[in-house]
Amino acid sequence: MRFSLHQLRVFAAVARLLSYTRAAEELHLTQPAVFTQVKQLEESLGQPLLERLGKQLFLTDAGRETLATAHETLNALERLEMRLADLQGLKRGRLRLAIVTTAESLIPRLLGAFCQQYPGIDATLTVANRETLLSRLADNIDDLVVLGAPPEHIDVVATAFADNPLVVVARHDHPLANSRAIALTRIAEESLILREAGSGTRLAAERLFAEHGLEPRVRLELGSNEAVKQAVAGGLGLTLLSAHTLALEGESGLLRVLDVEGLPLLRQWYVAYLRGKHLSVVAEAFLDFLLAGQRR
Amino acid sequence: MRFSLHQLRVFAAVARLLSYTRAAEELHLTQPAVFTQVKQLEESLGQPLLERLGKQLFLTDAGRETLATAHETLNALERLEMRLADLQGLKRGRLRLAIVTTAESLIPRLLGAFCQQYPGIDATLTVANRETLLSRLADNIDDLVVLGAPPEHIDVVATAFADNPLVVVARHDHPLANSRAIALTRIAEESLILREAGSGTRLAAERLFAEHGLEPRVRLELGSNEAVKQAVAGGLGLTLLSAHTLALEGESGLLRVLDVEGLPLLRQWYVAYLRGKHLSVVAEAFLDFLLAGQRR
DNA sequence: CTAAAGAATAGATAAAAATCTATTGTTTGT
DNA sequence: ACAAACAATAGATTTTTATCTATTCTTTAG
Repeated sequence: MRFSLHQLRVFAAVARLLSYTRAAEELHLTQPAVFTQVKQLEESLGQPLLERLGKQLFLTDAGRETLATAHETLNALERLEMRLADLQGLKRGRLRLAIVTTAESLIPRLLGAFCQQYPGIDATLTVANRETLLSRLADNIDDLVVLGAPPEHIDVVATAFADNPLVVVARHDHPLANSRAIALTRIAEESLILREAGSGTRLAAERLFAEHGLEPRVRLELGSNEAVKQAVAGGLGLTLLSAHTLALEGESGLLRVLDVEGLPLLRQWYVAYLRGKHLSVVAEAFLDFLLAGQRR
Repeated sequence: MRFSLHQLRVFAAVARLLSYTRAAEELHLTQPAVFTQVKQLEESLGQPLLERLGKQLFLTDAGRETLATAHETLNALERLEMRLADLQGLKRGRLRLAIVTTAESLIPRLLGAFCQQYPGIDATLTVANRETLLSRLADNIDDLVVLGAPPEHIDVVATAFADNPLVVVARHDHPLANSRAIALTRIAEESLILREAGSGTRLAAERLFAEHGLEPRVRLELGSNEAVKQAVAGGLGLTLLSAHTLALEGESGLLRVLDVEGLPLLRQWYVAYLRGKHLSVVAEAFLDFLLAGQRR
């Protein structure tokens, strides 16, 4: 396959106009230039593509086959260029997003709004715990990662983009439900229900207690936020979790946010990516979208 | 679209191996050579196709799109080369054949045998009268043309390849049906039914009579051989036609070949093409097939 | 922290490709 | 028979391209 795209293009023009001279005009070349290109293509392919009988040019069988393939090929490449342009212009593209479980109540709504704004863009959302996410981050599997605290052992660019208040939650009929300004010490005495080790919420909770020299009793360790809420609703104890997680429950539900001293703990949501990674236009746009939301 | 097929090929190798160095080995090039090719492709396309994070190479979205198109394109061109090779090897191809109406009873059988021998080859058979055929010949519409006498005003290569005996036919109960050695003069006195002017049979008949100084009465002038036979069968007169035309009727039918002095007139079938035309491999093969048949 | 491996860049050079002008062939219509 | 129109060839020239060697940069594994 010793021929060039240029030769295919020139040949296509000649085949369409059935004239070297007219093709030359169209391509802003001289007639010999066009002739040579076609000739070389013929030599590469090992057989004539055009034949002249008298003044008239005709395509040979091989010429017809070649013309068809030339069109196919040139069109495919043109379509590629359009797709790439679209990719850059946010008209098309894919966003691979990975988030910690806790962010499940915050991100999907934002992502929905984003996709509505850019209808050509498909999104893949992976939900996992912090540990899994960090290893995905290191493996460059996702465009962007959302978590409750910046990674520590990976070199990333992490930007806070939303508040992530951490609150203590109890069932509505819990003895502390109507107390005011509860001391953290008091909470540490209660049965606590928390996410598994390796989760961001667990990390944050442990850090909070440690800062006050406390070591709470973790009665239950559960693998999902929903499970934790169910356990609290079942009266098994208190929990510390992201206020966003309660969004759907509202005032009316079984659960109550306790008024604990020093809470809500003002944490932030972070969006992160590997330092040096070249963000796709789509990822860039979603990042901007998140940061713009911060100002709302 | 300023990039080359070579760049696509190199890029495909790099994308597959996810390594410039290994791609370079595979392509028997140096690593910088490979690197520059991909770099230039990226520049042509206006965005990076590969990104490096640490030691690992990754395809970008644009890279994935480009790789898909590169495969599509390179495969299409490879298939083209195979098709062209087949074309030359008689494994595939098209034969455009045009024949005079009179040859309708001879050629299709030959063409059938030919197509059976070369199963990949499709044939188009056009049946027309001599006049139409000559203009098609001049316009280079068909690969080969079969007629009862070589064209006179067109520069062609015409080769005889089969006998084409011309006979006088009457209905079985015609007064002359059982006569022997009938004089041509006698025939000229009968009502004659002939094909239209411009047809080969008509031309041959007129020439035959003219050679003997005769001017026969053409009572009926019909547009097809079938019509002529029907008219003869209807008892409307005699006709002069190619013996092949009677092949299907045989001895059992209504029609009889008269024993006329100097007949059957030994004419020939000719296959012709424009001088200088480059015959396709298929046409060449069919020509050989016809000429080989002559010796059987 | 160092060595190894691979990627990226620079600069030089050799090869090839594309194009041009000029000219010659060939066919057709007048 | 001639002119016009187009195709085909020749030869020269210019530009582009592909490639190489040498080197530097970057990351990772030990």
